[in-house]
Amino acid sequence: MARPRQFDEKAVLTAVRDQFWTAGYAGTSLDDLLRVTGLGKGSLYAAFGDKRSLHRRVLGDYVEATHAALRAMLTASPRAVDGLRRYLTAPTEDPTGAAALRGCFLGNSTSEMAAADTDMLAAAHRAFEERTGILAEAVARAQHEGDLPTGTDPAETARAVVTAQQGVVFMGRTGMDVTALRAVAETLADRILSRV
Amino acid sequence: MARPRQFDEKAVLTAVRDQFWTAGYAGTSLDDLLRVTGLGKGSLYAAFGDKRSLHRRVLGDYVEATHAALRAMLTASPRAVDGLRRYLTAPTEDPTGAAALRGCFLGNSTSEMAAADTDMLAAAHRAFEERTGILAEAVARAQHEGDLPTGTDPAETARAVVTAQQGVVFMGRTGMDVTALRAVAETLADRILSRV
DNA sequence: CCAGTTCTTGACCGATCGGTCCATCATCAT
DNA sequence: ATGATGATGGACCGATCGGTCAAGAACTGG
Repeated sequence: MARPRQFDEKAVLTAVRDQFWTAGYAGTSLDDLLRVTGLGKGSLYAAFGDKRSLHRRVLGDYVEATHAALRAMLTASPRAVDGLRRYLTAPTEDPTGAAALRGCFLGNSTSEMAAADTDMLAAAHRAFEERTGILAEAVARAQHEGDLPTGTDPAETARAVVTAQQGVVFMGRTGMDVTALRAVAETLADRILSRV
Repeated sequence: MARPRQFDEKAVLTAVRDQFWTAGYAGTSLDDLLRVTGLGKGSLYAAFGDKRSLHRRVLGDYVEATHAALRAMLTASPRAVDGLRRYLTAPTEDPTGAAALRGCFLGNSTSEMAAADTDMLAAAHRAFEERTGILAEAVARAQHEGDLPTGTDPAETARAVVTAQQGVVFMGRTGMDVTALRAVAETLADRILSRV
């Protein structure tokens, strides 16, 4: 039919995501995107549209992937409460602190753009509601397994978990020492996921 | 001697801070700053230096002011534990949610700039260490007052409090419903500031 | 081989960016 | 009144911004 694409779409999207992730939306120029992808302007625009669309795309992929991973981790845990605890401490798993400094792509994008971009705000809202839903299922399971008190609404506990986790992620971005951060994450896990 | 300044420095700095606060650093142009301050380029540059210096200045003022306010609030509370709880729920005090959406100027700046700007990273690190120190004093007081268990390191509890509070602030930025957010903040306060 | 189609490259666009500079103006000490 | 001094406003700068477009390259179906 016609000339085939000379780039690997998945690799390009990963490179774009990483660029947005580390430098932010406003902080990455089109030239940055061309550099990290190796593409020309025309190719990038024909394939993905403008800068904003590209960001929307990679952020959507990111949310989808992380939620799938979260679901997998939660169901893989023999006890749901262990999965929830792991979710809270995950940001501190890289001992170098590099991952902690980088933060969460969704969180970074929300912080930067949600106040001025209603689409981004809506996307963030949706994503975190979904994440809360995923966690709430695990909380319900943990209740059934006798690891969490049954009196409270699972969604309420789930919201406390996401909130605490985003707090941990944020403190990582302030350059807080990783071992101290891990201790904080574990303290929060102990408090939020206690049997009483 | 010479022509005196025709602007109120404090008003100018407040306007600049609010602009950076709501639109972010990269998201505010010099023209934005001229617009909100009413100054000309020459005046702004002569008085405060370049854009980055101006940001550093207003952020420094902000940190100083908020830490003074925090100290005041903590010492004003008859029981230290009430002050700590208030700190956690403060981001949800505006029922319209506007304040929650706006977030924290220091937090926003950190999120946007710390990864790429080592000065910002160092400033954020310093600021949050100071904030932890302030809270740790209140935690120690609460321990003496019998409202918190004495076994744990005050600094450790203080770190958990800042982390949780920043989580609350962040969730506010995602557009989470304010009453739900308040409930989360209170849940976290209950868990972190419990007598056991 | 050719026609048709898509992809690629990079020149080019107007707008805006942060920042400099200077002519002019207002004030105060003399 | 006048000269020295600092504030002011805006013209101006080169660089870079995001985005468009056209000419040509690379491929496939005939």
